[in-house]
Amino acid sequence: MAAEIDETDRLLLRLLRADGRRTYSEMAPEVGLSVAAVKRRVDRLRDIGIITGFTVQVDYARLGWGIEAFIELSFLGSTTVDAMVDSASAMPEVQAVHTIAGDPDALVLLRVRDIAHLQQVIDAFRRGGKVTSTKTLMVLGSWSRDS
Amino acid sequence: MAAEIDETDRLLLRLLRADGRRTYSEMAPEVGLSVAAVKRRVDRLRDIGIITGFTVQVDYARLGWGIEAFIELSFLGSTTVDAMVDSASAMPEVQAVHTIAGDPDALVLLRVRDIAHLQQVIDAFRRGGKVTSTKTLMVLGSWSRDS
DNA sequence: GTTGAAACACTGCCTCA
DNA sequence: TGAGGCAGTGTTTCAAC
Repeated sequence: MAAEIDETDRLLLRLLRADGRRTYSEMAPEVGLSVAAVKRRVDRLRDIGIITGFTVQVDYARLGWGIEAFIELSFLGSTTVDAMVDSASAMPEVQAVHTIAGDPDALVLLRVRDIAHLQQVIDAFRRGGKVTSTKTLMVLGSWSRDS
Repeated sequence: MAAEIDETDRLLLRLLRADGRRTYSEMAPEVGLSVAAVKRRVDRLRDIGIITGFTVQVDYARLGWGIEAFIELSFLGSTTVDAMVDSASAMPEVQAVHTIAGDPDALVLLRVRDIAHLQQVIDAFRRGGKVTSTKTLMVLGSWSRDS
């Protein structure tokens, strides 16, 4: 688990972050190594758990999920962290759940079709019984490193 | 721009979300098409802007960036949305900036090495002059759809 | 780092509705 | 006309050494 990472590894991660489908032969000249050496480094980054996977980036607004919102949730004092994540992640509109130290207890990222849909998801949380308060933060726009 | 998406496209997106490096030959039997047809569909999803890119998923904790935190920022009334994003995204610790309708004005995702580093980033925001208040939400754990 | 074999990506052409 | 299948070529991956 002693993750020993050098500058070449960091450069490879940066290249893959910008384009996860970049080929080894494309990256090799950029880092000054042979194709096989690049593959071995990327394989190693996967093996030691620094690279956890690859994924596609999707413009959900074009798929009809036009609204993004964060919801701050507070739970009953008896609720465990696992129970918070379980109840939130069960809804298909929930994209991510972050448990928080302090107040609120969790920050949930939602993607919904429209305002009525948003209302419906918030109601579902409140009806769950364990949530004691919600605060909705509607996202106007997002910037993300790389992407 | 009339993004007409059918069930096969949705399935391909789901497969690529779980593994963005999945090969066309691997996906072809799963959707019941030929390899070339799958490639043409994925190319089309990129062309019409539904697929915006591919990226690698990294475990930043193993890279020494052990702490994740959200910061809610309120800005002076005269600050434009672009100025908020510009000032936040200039810091390397900032991973994402979401501008918000209402209060606060922005929600910023940070990754820092330790608490001292977090303190330092928060101070940088406050010293910027345009931020009128901050609230820090320290992340204990995160769940993300797929990933 | 180099090499060779197998898998894969890509393109043009043909078919079908 | 638009989408899919097939087949040939070039590239990439992968596991030797």
